[in-house]
Amino acid sequence: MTIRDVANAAGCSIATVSRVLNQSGPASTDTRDRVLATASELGFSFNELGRSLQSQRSRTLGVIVPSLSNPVFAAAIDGVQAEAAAAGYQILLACSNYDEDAETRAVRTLIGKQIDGAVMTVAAPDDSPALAMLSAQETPYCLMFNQPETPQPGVGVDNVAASALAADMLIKAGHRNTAFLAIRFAGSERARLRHDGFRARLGAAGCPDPVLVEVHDNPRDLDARLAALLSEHPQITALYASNDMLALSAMRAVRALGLRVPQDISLIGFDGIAIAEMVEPS
Amino acid sequence: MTIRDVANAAGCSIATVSRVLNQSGPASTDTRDRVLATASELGFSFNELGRSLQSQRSRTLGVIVPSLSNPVFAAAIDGVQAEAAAAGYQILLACSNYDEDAETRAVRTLIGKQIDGAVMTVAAPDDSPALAMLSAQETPYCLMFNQPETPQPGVGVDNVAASALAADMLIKAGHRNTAFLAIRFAGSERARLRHDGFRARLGAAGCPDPVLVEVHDNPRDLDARLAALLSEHPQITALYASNDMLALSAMRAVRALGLRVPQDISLIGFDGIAIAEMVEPS
DNA sequence: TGCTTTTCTGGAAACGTTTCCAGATGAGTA
DNA sequence: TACTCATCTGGAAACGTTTCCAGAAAAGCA
Repeated sequence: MTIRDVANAAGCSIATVSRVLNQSGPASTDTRDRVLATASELGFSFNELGRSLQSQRSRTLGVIVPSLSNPVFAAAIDGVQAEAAAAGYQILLACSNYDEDAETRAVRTLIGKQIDGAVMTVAAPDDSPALAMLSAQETPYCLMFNQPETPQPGVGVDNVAASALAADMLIKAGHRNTAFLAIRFAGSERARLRHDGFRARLGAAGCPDPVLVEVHDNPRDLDARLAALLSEHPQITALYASNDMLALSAMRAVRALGLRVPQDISLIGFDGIAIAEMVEPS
Repeated sequence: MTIRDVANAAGCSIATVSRVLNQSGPASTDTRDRVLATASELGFSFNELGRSLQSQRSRTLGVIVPSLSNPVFAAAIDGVQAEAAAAGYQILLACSNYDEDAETRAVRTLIGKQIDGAVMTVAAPDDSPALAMLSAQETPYCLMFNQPETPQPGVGVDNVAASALAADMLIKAGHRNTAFLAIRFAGSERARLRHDGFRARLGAAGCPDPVLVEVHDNPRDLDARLAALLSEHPQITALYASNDMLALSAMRAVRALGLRVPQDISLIGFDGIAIAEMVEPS
C-alpha cells in the first residue's frame, strides 16, 4: 500500500497524491476529494522511511540513559516521551548501563538511524566520545542530569548546591558525624559532585568529613556495610544517600539493624522520586 | 558521507562497496582492503533509512506501555531493550497512558516507521483496534502483562491463580474480612482478573467478599479512602492491593492512620517490583 | 592453445517518498 | 478573439541503500 497505489486508484500521479496528502501544493477540489477518498478507503498511511530518506528528517529523537530501573530516569524518559509525542516525534531508546563503550555504540547506532536529535545522560560530559560523534554529525543534543565543566546544552540540578542544602539541614538538626553512601562512586560524576558539595558545607560548619561508603548494586550488600560502618564509627547519626533508590535501601538496612529512622539514625536522599513519597518517613 | 563517496574515493562502484561492507558478495582482497581503508578513513557509516527502505526491514521494535512511572513497566522495557540491543535491534518507545485512543495512534505511528515487530501491553487485548492494525499489516507482536481470553502471543502472569494464592495466604493467616484496592478498576483488565481470582478463593473458603475500593491516581487520596473504609468496616484485617505501587502507598496511608503493618492490618500487593524489597515489611 | 568454469566487477533497477520543472488547462482582460 | 496570467497536473530526478544481471577478467583443464 504505497502512494503509487493510491495514485493509480485515484487516477492521478503520485506527485498529486503527495501534494494533497501533505497539503503542500495546489489541487482542484475535485481531485483532492478523490485522492482523500481513495486514500482512506485503501487505508493508506505513509511509509516514514521513504519520507525521512527524502526529506532528511526522521522526526525521531534518540534517548540514552544509564539505567531504566532507576525511577529518576524512568520519569525523565516519561517526560521526554510525552513532549516528543506532542510535537510529533518518536523516541528511540537506548540504555548504556553506565558503560561508556555502550554509550558510544548506542550513539553510533542512533546516528545511523538518522535521529534528528538526542537527549541523554552520559558518564563523562566533558570528555565524551559519544558527544563528539554527535557534534561531528551536527546532530543537536541535550544533556540531562549531567553537570559539565564546559558549558553544554542540557538540563539538570546543581548537585553541589543541593548537597550543601542537605548538609545545612542535617547540621541544623544537630548532626555532626555523617556518612555518604554511593553506588559506583568512581564512575559517577554525579555522586562525586554530590559528595563534594556535602563535604564542603560540613567542613565549613566545622564538622568532620563524611565517611565515604561505596556499596555494590545489590541492595543486600548494604546490611553488612552499614553494620560495619556503625560499629566502626558509632558517633555517626546521619546518612546521606547519593540517590533515592539507595536511600530507600538504606532505610531498610538501618531498620534491619534494629535502629529507628529518624530517632536513631537520620537519613536523607538525593532525587525526589515519586516512590520516596510513599514511605514513612518520606 | 554516503556509500557513493566511499566508492568514488576507493575508485570502484557503489555495488562493490556495499558488497564489501556487508560481506555479501565476492571481492578481491585488493579492492576489499581499499574499500575498508577508505571507509574507515572517511568515517563512513550506513544510513539505516536507505538500508531499511531497500531491505524492507528496519531492525526496530515498537514498545508500547501504559505508563513509565510504574516500575513494572520500566523493568519490562529494560528487559526488552537489553534483548533487542543484543540482537541488533532498536526500541521505538511509546506510552499510551492507559488510553485506548493513544494506543491506537501509537501503533499507527510505529507502523508508519516500519517497525519489524511490537511488544506491548494493551488495555483490552480481546478487542483492540491497535492489535487489529498490527495483524492487518502482518506485523508480529507480543503482549506483556495481558491475559487475553482468545489465545494470543504474549508473556504474562496468571492473574487469577496468583490472586488465589494471595487469598490462600491471608486465609491461612486467619484473615476473613478483606478489602481489594485498585486504581482504574473499570479500565483495567488486570485489576479485574486479580479481583476475581481473589474473591473466588475467599468465597470458596467461606469468607465474605472483599470490599472493593477504587482509588484515584493521587496517592494522597488513599488516606481518606482507607480511613473511611476502616471506620465503615472495622472488621477488616487485611488489604490486597492490585499492584505494588498501590501497596506501597497503602502502607504509608495505613501508618498515617496510626495503625501498624502487619500487626494491625496485613497488606499484600501484586507484582514484585524491586523497590518493594527495600521497604519494611517487604 | 583453446575451451570451460570460476571469480570479480559495475550498471541499473528497485524500495517509497518529495519536489522541481514544464506543460496543459482554464479564467480573466483588452 | 487573442493575449496574459494563474491554477492545476504529471514526469522525472533525487534521497542512500541492496541486489539482480551480465560482462570482463582470471584461473583451471585437456
